[in-house]
Amino acid sequence: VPKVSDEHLTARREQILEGARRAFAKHGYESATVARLEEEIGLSRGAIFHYFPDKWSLFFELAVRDQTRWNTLIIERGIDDLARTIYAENPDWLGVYLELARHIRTHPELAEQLEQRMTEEELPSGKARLRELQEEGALRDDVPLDKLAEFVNVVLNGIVAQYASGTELDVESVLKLVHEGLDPRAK
Amino acid sequence: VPKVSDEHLTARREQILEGARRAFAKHGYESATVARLEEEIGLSRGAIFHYFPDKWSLFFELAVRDQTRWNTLIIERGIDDLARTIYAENPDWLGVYLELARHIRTHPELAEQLEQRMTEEELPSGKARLRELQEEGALRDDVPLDKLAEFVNVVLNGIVAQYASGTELDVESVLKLVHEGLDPRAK
Amino acid sequence: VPKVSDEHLTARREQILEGARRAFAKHGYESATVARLEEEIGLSRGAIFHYFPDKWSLFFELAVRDQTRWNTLIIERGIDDLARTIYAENPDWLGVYLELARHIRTHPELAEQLEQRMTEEELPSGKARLRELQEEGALRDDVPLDKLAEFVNVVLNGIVAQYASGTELDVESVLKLVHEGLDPRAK
Amino acid sequence: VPKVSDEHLTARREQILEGARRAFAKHGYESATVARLEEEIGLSRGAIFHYFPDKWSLFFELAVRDQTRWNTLIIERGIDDLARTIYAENPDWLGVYLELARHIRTHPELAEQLEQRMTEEELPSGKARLRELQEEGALRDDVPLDKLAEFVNVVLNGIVAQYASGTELDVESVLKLVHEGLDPRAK
DNA sequence: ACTGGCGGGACGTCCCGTTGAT
DNA sequence: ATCAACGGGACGTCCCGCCAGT
Repeated sequence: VPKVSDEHLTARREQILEGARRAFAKHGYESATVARLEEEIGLSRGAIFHYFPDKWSLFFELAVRDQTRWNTLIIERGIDDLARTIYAENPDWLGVYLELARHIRTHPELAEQLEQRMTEEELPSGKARLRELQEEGALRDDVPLDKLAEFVNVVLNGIVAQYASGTELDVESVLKLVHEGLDPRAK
Repeated sequence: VPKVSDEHLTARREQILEGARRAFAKHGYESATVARLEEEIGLSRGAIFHYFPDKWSLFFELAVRDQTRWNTLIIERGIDDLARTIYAENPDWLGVYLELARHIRTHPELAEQLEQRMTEEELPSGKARLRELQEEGALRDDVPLDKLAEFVNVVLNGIVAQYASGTELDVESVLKLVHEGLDPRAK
Repeated sequence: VPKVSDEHLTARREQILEGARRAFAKHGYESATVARLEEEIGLSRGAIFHYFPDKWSLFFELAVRDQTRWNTLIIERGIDDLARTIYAENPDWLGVYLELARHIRTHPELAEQLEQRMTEEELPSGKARLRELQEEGALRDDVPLDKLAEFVNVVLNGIVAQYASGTELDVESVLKLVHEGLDPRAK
Repeated sequence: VPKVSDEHLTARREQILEGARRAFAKHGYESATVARLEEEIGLSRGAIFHYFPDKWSLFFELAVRDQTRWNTLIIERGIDDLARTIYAENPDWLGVYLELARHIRTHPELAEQLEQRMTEEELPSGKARLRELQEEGALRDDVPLDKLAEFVNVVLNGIVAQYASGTELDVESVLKLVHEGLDPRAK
């Protein structure tokens, strides 16, 4: 028997998640102590741990959200829009986000946890989107699709890493160079 | 008058540094506790902190070494060799290395510390190398050098990030696509 | 909205303070390790440092309390009562208390910290009391008040130091001599 | 078979002791780390611990020296000279010296260690000197000698404590008051 | 005689998450 | 639902003294 409305509950969850994102961005995962989370969120430990079992779950939820959002974006809007969206992100948060991979490697049990969450979201493959583009003639076909996808991933990761390291970036010119390497019509 | 030979001393430093690199790679910076450093290095706290003032100095030294090595490499051997070298690196370590940027952002005093250390090493700019390539005709000249450098950085960072995230990579095909975007003769 | 009563909170503070006083008296400041504080207080580190930011604050609070108590005492009841009160103190604690001066000298920032705290307590000067006594004719007026105050301070400090060093003392006879003087020819 | 002359040996001991005294005065006993002792003394740990078994022995030796020096002084030159000598001492060192009593109380085994050392020095009693003064008529005889001695000790300890606390002092006027007395009605 | 590499222990601090109270 | 008192563990740092080496 919930005492408050579902809207209130989800609103609280959002409040907590957004505060947590700010705190993580500002201090990094390990230095975002629960005290600092409290401060940024505006709720006490008790409330926070009432909605999330522990600190890691907060970070994990945020990471999963990014992942699904970006995944959706590349499928529905293409590489360029994703790149621009990433660049619109808080670079501090991107820096923290990069730690996800390390945490997963360090704690192998997280891998399956992530796997499970991502399949729950039922995300179609980004590669299918690439195949479409290739068939439309917007993508060169003298290179296997796998390699093209790999290249795209490298560039996107590069944008994340570069921007996260604090260096300003001219995304458009990077994207132009990517297209000229990929798109036969771009010459 | 040191009581042991200089060889011994530098050997110890290397032993500590290499052990620390393994420990950082295995656990990440924060989770590489001093106890784990001891274990991986094979020396006691006393010994370790006799050679380095604190844990951060260990990480910092390793990061500076990478930076100078990579810097030298791109100048003397070019982008491809650097990309291959990075890919030959321990991906776990690369993951930790990515945190450097975040630490610097979180602790601004580290920025100048790094700056100072890097200028001490007196490294010539990698951009000069790019200009040479452009003059040799190996690099397109219809795009400003700055943009080309930015693109190269993105790709290199991308390789770091991608590989650090645990995904295997066909570096050669990525490099091929990079060249086709950059090198007018490659078409 | 506190979850326990204010009485409980202040009681806890007192419990911690009194336990700390015992621990300091028993072992001295530096040797009163946090483990020993826990033992003497009967609460965990977590609890103790929930009420006080660090170990020094505990000592500092105790010292300030003594200082204000003694200051009040000399003003309201006079030198003799203060001397007797000091003598009723735990000599071990007095020993630790003497270290305060050294800590202040070693860490100059503590001086202003103490200054600030003492002015917050708004204590009237003990010297004013001496002036009253002088006007009442209970104090010789052929010697400047400053010198008399200095002498009184020396004697009081002497009682602290003497008693803290473990030597029993006949305070009354000391006080008598203070009042009368030593040298028969001075009469 | 000593390799160096006895002069050299005792000179080294003195060098170590004086450096240690400075270090203790500057930092206090616990904060005078061995590293700081090395710095102030100008010798390495090895040398220091070659002459003294541990850090405490250094402090203890210094304290014993003071004690015997002051003891001799009061017997041979009287209270006033002792008071002036104490006042000529480094107040920082006096502050550290005050810790002796606490250490002895905290570590009872030190009591007998000190006892033994002091009797080795074969010091005649200071009280005998007081008796002489009394017989000469320089000391009132309407108060038991014990009480007079106690008072003197309190004043001397007071000078130590007062000066050690960093407060400047007019020793002469204090001594004058000691000699004369406080209360005009007592004349 | 003197150096300093090194072991290993203990310290104060901080931090996460539980729990009982409101 | 929310709070904050509290436990208890682990962290990085520092420090003393031993002893192998010169």
